Amino acid sequence: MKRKITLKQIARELDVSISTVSKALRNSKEISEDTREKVQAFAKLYNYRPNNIALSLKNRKTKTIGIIIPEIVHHFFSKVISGIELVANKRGYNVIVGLSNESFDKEVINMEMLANGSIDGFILSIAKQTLQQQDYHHFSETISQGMPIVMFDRVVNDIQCDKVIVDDVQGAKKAVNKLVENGCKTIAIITTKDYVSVGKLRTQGYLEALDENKIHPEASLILKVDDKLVSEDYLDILEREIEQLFQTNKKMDGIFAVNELYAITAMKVARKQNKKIPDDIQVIGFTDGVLSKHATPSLTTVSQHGQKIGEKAAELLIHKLEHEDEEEQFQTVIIETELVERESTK
Amino acid sequence: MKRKITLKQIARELDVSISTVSKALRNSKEISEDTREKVQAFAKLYNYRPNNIALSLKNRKTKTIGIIIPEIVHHFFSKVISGIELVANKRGYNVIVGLSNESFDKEVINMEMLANGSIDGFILSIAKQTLQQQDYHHFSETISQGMPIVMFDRVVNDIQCDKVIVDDVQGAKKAVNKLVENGCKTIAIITTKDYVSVGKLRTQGYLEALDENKIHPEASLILKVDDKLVSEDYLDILEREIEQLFQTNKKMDGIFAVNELYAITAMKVARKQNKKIPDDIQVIGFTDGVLSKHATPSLTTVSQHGQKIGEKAAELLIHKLEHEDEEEQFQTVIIETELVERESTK
DNA sequence: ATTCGCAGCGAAAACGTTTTCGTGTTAACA
DNA sequence: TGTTAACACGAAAACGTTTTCGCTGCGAAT
Repeated sequence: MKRKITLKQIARELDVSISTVSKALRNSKEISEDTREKVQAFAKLYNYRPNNIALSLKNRKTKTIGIIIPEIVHHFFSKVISGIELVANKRGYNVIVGLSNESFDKEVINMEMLANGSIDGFILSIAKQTLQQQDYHHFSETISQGMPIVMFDRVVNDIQCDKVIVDDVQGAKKAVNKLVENGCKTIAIITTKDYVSVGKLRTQGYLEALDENKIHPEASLILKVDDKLVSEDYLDILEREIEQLFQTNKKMDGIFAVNELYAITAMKVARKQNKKIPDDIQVIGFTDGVLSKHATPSLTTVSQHGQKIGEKAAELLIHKLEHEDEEEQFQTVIIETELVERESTK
Repeated sequence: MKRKITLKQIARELDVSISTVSKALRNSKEISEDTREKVQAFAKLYNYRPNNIALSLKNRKTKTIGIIIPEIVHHFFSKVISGIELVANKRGYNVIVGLSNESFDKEVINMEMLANGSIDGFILSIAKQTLQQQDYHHFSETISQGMPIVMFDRVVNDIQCDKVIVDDVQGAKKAVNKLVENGCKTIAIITTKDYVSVGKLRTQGYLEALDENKIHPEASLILKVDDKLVSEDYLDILEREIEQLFQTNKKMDGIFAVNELYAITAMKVARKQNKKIPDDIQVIGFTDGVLSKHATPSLTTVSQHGQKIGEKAAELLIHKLEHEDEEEQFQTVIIETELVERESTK
């Protein structure tokens, strides 16, 4: 079990100084060709690689990006990571992941763990609990210490930083418009309580689309699910609420759900009630995950392009890291949504 | 944009030496109560946190675990990460993720990037391409340099290290036995080509279970899908091969699929052929993902407990890291599978 | 013979810690 | 008064790099 070899050891073996070895390996013209070859051969033989930690300390750069997300077992977030990792690696960066589990405390702790030198900057999506408490001091402190942050998806206006978001309003409008085009007259929305910004925005898009199509919105067609309950019987409760929705709205012929799970569950309920999809009722979801693609019938969704979001976020962060001299100015990039049509719509 | 404060700056401000500051913050008895309080107050005021990189360099430990997996957009792998992260964080470790994308080269590069000081040890699952080429030099080199590795799920016998696996053979037997119990007479398997170890093992379990139940295996009932094709029309091809399976085996009344996707697709094909699930034909999958839970009918599967695998792997690695003195000996932990019964079986 | 320039190399500082080993001051003791 | 012990603190090394600067020796130019 030989430890990794260092410059010092090479220097000792070859009876030259550490500086000479370092320069020889970097092909400095200061070193004679003789010595250079000798050193390089020796280094190659012992498979020398510069120690990253020492480099990080010296350069005060770690070439590592910290990601904080609410959970990783989630198609959208893992897509985003995948995108971040892609461009990060291409530009010589590593990626270190922290999970907040939607908890404020874990978000803070995780950020503190990473902020002390381990990384050069953050890419993050805010935990639900943080959004509720509206306590963002950990973000502003991090930024004021000179560590850039890029937020994606779940962002907040109070913090000055780069952001990558999806046009939720527009995406929702695309979905509802599609339903209208396809002849739906009574369109429901299954959404979340308002403190989740994306739920709120998608609801807004739904209302705007109805308005533009001169359809009068009805309270009974708007189902706001409390997504705080993550218990075992969450699914049951969800299903029952949706059944209720069907009961009170017999003429309902279109459903827009703000996520995959709600949409899938709606289809399940529809089937139970012997409604044919898409003939009797059409369904559109949001977020293009595995469920949408493999459900039967497969689900028409508004795709958010998670991978692209990750790529863009990484680009923004790396740009900021490598152009610190430029004057601070923050941008908010909007990734276009796309309506992916499948079998759940006509 | 004030940079993070260091010991040196505190020392200068308070007109004491760096060592004094360091000791004062660690509550050394060497330092007078007066000075201690003064230093601690100042440090608190400026929110001092020791620089992780400097600590890593000094201690030659990073308190960071490197994970290399084939892909992250995959329920099983993200579950595993989630498990690793859970116990790692609890024990003060961070987690840094590299993706191999099933490619040998990316696996090697990623490991090299991390092995030069960035991490203390690896937890990994081997890329398909690596398994095919059977080139494992990067693993043995890493290990011989004193960096411990824990492999999970896709492991290989040639390498001496801790391993966490699922009892694939046993899991497959559970599934097939269940089908037999439920009255199935003609049971097919949809599996992968043999170089994927898990596919091979699950096939073996299938055969063993048949044998134990005195059922004669038939070649036409064994469908080996080539999972190298990851193209757009992958799903189409898969579907057609499964249709073929149905055609040639009219009496087939049970299907065991080695993953979720194959199982879901089998159910889709069954529905097309107007076979009722589970009345005409029963289906069991492997890996407990989102698809299984939310499919209609929901899918009976052999759950692998990805989270537990991750937790166990992290425990093994951290133990090895913190007990380097103990004599080397490697264990292979087997995580029990569990048959989760849902609607696709009687 | 003196100066100059240059090639080739080494010493040392710096990044931010922790820790070992002094060192000076004061109080207590014989 | 001289010795010792306790106390409070600082200097320096070490982790592994990179880089600046200085030094040495030698051939060429004056």
